[in-house]
Amino acid sequence: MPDSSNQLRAITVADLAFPPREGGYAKGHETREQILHAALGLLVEEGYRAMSMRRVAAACGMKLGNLTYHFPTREDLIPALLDAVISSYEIEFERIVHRPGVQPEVRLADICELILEDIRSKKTTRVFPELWALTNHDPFVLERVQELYARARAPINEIVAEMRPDLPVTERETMALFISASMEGLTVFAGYEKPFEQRMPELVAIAIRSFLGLVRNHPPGLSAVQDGDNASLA
Amino acid sequence: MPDSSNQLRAITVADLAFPPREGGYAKGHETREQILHAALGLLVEEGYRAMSMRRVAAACGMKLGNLTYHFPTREDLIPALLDAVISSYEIEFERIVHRPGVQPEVRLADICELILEDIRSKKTTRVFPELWALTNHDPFVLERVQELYARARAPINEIVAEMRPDLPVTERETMALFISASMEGLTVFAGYEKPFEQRMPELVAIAIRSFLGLVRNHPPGLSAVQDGDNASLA
DNA sequence: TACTAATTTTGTCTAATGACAAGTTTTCAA
DNA sequence: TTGAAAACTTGTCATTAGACAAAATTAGTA
Repeated sequence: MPDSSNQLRAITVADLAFPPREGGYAKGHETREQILHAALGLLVEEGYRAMSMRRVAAACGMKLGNLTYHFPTREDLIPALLDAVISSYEIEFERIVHRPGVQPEVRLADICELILEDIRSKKTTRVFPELWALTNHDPFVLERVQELYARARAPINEIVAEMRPDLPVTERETMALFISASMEGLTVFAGYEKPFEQRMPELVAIAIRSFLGLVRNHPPGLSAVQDGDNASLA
Repeated sequence: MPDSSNQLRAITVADLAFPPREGGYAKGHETREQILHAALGLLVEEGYRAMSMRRVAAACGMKLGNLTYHFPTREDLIPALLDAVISSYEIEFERIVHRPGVQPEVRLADICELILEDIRSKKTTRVFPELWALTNHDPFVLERVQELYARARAPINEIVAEMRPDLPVTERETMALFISASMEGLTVFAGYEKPFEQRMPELVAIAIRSFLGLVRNHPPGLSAVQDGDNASLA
């Protein structure tokens, strides 16, 4: 009867990405991954507040001292978890980007569907609001999260550029930003176990139609004259 | 030199609404308001974690025992603060709703501008992500927050109905939901001290144009036949 | 195998937290 | 004005938190 931490160990949410290990034994690396998984599990199931050093250690079935060996302080654990979480999303985005030969409208629709599908997952619905709250009081979290979003926007940006080469870069970027932010907002309403979770399909349809209309019908920028000049002279 | 809590008392963020008092002395009622203001201040400045009973008491310049007299446990403080915060927004929304004689397009644009302007405020940028995180682990918070959003959507809903009486109710509601969620999403990107804070004017313009286009160009629902039948028969 | 570095346990220390109980002071209405 | 209810202070208690310092164990290799 030594395993009184069984209930805790049941809390497990995967989807973390780790950098290749350097130095140390294989055991240690494995343990660090286990720790971050346990931490994520606590974050998802019970929120940031429950993610204490002691509870993380307990969730791993290890002693507190061992946790502080791998992550001396809580301040060391947080950014490590942040990086592992965010990396997992960045890896996802890599796979979406390049698909030559497919119409930009279709690609935009596909990306939106992917993102909104992900928003419905428990992990994303639970983790991102915690991250957003953290960004308000920790500049490093803010920077890292915005870096993630910048990567997530990149493919959208490319598509907008393809659809509307006449628009100035800034304006295209702002549109991509709006599109991205617009989707993130749905987390609170139609994410995992949220009241409009079941409406997500209709919301996806509306979002895609809305975004396509936005990009297509956006009035040509005034600076298009200069841009056009350069382009036609080339 | 008795006031070692002066720095803390400087943390103050207003914008709370309280129900009229019932029972108790005036002093007590005043103190409860002070407590909630201090709690909100801590929440805004340092996040949910910093909002401990002791720190709230200290920020009020009162003893912990007195705080626990008014709010016996932390579990009592949280919902009281939630209610005061949310009420203040609901009072705001009341003022927006009815403006007969003005074109629906203009009213929609005005509402969007108001909401997006509010999103830029420190209080809103800081409080709502905390609330969103809380909704993930506390059903009562979830319900109360969604109740607030339902009220915020109501005027949008009315305008959509006015612009597109041919659409079925459900479809109009989903559009209003999308519009509302879309704006909330901008909090993380263009809220107070966020990287695209300065871009908010352009984002507002894009949002409004996008929403107007969405509502106007949404294809008539299939059930519009039945609805139209009823309408034309009446 | 034997050894060294890496890992893990065990135990301790201080600070902070929520909750409470007993008194003291203040309010305000009869 | 005075007395009871309300508001506030003082002090305590058990729990949890983060951090650290040996000592014991294990892993990988020379």
